[in-house]
Amino acid sequence: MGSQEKAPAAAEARPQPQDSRDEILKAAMRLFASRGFHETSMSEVAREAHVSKALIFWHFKTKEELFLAVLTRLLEPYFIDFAEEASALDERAQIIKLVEFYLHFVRENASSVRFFLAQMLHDQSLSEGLNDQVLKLYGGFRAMLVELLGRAQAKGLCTHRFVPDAAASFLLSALNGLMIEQLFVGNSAIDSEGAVVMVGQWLFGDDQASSGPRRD
Amino acid sequence: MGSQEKAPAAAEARPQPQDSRDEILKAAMRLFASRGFHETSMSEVAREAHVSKALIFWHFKTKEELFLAVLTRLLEPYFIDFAEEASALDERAQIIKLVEFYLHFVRENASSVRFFLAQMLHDQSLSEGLNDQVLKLYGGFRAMLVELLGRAQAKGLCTHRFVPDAAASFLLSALNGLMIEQLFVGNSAIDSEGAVVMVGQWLFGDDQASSGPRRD
DNA sequence: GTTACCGTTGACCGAAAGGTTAGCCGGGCA
DNA sequence: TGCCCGGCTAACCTTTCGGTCAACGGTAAC
Repeated sequence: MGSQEKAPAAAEARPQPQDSRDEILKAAMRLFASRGFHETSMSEVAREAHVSKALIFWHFKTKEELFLAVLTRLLEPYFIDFAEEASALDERAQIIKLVEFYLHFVRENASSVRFFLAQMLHDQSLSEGLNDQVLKLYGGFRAMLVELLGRAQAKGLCTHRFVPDAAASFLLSALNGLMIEQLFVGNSAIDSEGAVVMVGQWLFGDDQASSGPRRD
Repeated sequence: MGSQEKAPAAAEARPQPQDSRDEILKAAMRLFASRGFHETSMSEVAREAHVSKALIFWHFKTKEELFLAVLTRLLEPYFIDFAEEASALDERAQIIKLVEFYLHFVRENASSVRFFLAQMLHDQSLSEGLNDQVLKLYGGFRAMLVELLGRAQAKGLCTHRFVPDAAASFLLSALNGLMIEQLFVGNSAIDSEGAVVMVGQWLFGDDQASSGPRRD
């Protein structure tokens, strides 16, 4: 490379201790997420991070510890609060927005979603903490849905009489199904828009084959 | 139990060549399905099958070959033809039955479904053939659903106007979502029955919160 | 009895895994 | 100046991995 490391140390020349740790974490994120835990060796992580293998064991006691650190790091973008974004809308719009939000998020974070799903399905022994955290997120999302559905039904916005709890579960399941379809076959016959239409039909009795803010 | 193995060799005493091969396959099925490919060593398979490691390599050239054999073996129960079971019913009943069938099958074969899902999510390089086969099964199921929905709509059984293709995708996604919910948290707030009710509401406009097997 | 083959095995191999250790280097501080 | 200590590394250790190999016992054909 052109840039010489022996250039006079100005401000950013001296490597911070944090620096190498972060580099390792980032490399491990890439490798673990794309290949998985058991298929990724510490030597690979070291090579990818341009660091000696021993340094990894200096920062993290074991391979598991590194993996756990990667998990929590990858999970960070999942903690967003939705409430503030949609408090002004009515129940129906909020539900629709929640659905759109879910599908959008999954699409944006497809690779890490895939990783988490595979990890939780595969060896739950390694990722018990992950399981708990994901279930907590999931529960929060679900609770919002239950409350929204309850209010919407109380206001008479829904066409059918149902138990909000069951309806929320079913809706959530549908979303999860769309998610895994998205993970396997990119864009299938049904896209986010179509899904929203279907939900509208089911919950509110919309009968347009194409409803919503159509711009064309 | 009472039966002695040292009984005089009559007919089944001498071990067939097929015998050991099968024992290996069954052991490998258990181990691969519960621990995964990379986390299962050939020595473990050998121990579990009460056989020397070398014998495994005599039956199967490589570990991958054994794995592939396990995959196709595990996939066998998935090839069932549904058509004959439900040809006499009308579209609505057939759709409901299809849904029930899907959910029942997933419940019965939860462990292998979990395994296949994890495998396909994890390293698709190892299981390209699996991917193709599963997608083929999935496509067949989907085609049946599309046709049924089309006919049901043509007969005016459905409350909403929709594209059969999109509706089938959505329904299938909902089923898949129920499947993964089942895989993660056993029995959730929504069971197969509840799901069937929801599908009835959505497609046919049933308005009972708890509709049993209603025939009228 | 000899031969030939099939199923089977223990011993072995090089490679790679996770992890350890002794020690290098350079800046802060007495 | 000299010592210490945090960041960092090359080399090494042990274990286990997928895979090979020479050889053994038993049965069937000759």
